[in-house]
Amino acid sequence: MMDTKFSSAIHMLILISEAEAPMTSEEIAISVGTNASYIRKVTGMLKKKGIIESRQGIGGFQLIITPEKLTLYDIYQAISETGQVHVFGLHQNPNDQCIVGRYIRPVLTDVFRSIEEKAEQELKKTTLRDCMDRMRVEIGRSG
Amino acid sequence: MMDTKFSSAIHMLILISEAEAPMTSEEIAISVGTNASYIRKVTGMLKKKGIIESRQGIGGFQLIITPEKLTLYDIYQAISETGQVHVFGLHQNPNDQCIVGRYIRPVLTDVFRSIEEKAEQELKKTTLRDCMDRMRVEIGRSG
DNA sequence: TAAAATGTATCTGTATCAAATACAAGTACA
DNA sequence: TGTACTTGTATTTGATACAGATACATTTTA
Repeated sequence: MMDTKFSSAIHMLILISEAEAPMTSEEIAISVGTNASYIRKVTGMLKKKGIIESRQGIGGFQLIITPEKLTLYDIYQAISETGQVHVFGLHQNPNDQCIVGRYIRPVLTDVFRSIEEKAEQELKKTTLRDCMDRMRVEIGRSG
Repeated sequence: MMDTKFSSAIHMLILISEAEAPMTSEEIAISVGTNASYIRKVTGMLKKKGIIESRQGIGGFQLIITPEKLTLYDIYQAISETGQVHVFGLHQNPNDQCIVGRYIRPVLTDVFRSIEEKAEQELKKTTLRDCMDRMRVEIGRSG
């Protein structure tokens, strides 16, 4: 199963940002198409990174960072374990007795990282506002 | 479990490219640190894309494309299902009744795709020869 | 004919993810 | 005060993906 927390997080943040009245985790869950527990798991991560705030017993979540300053990289860091975009897995047991086996991991670590950094740079360039603007365009298209 | 076929494939191709005598899937497996069946599963994919060739009953695999012309993108396309770098999963059941739920998927599909394309561009720029060269540098450093 | 190799299919163990459930803790309001 | 509602958090379950393992047909060479 592919991790969809990032996608869900962006969805939630747009909701939180645009909703007129505060939305509960249950209401957010209905829009995202999942359950309230999952929503709270993700809001917990976003809260830990200082992206949103909330309080026990009180319904609703508030954005702390404005959509213009909140980048997709910030969001990605919040919901991922290492904070780094990690696309290409390394095989775990190359044989040290073989010259290729001995050096393949450091080589691929570097090669992969430099590629993944390009993706990170793009995430840093894209803000939540950009996503919201694109959505308006999409809505405009469809009527 | 993270997919490591890409990493393994590069390892195998360097071996195939640099070995003096033809290597069997069993010998390759020892260097990669896995089993011969897995190697043959990956070589099967590389063969389908015209990157290497082999024949039943005969030991060994040959590169068809020179390392200078073989890009990591070619290799990635061979071992991945869709041929596209796919990093960010989309959540599956956003609610159409909600305006955000209705438009989030096309928006994120576009946003994610443009980011993933940057990674693909980098893969296209990097050749197997580049990896082999980096390995030589690494070997030089260590003695 | 026998040995060795690739090609291919299948099953198993393990890890990861979301769904589901449950419950403690905090708040608002009658 | 107490009841209903909410967030926070932990745990279990089911589904899916991946590599490991095994088996065997097919092909080639000696």
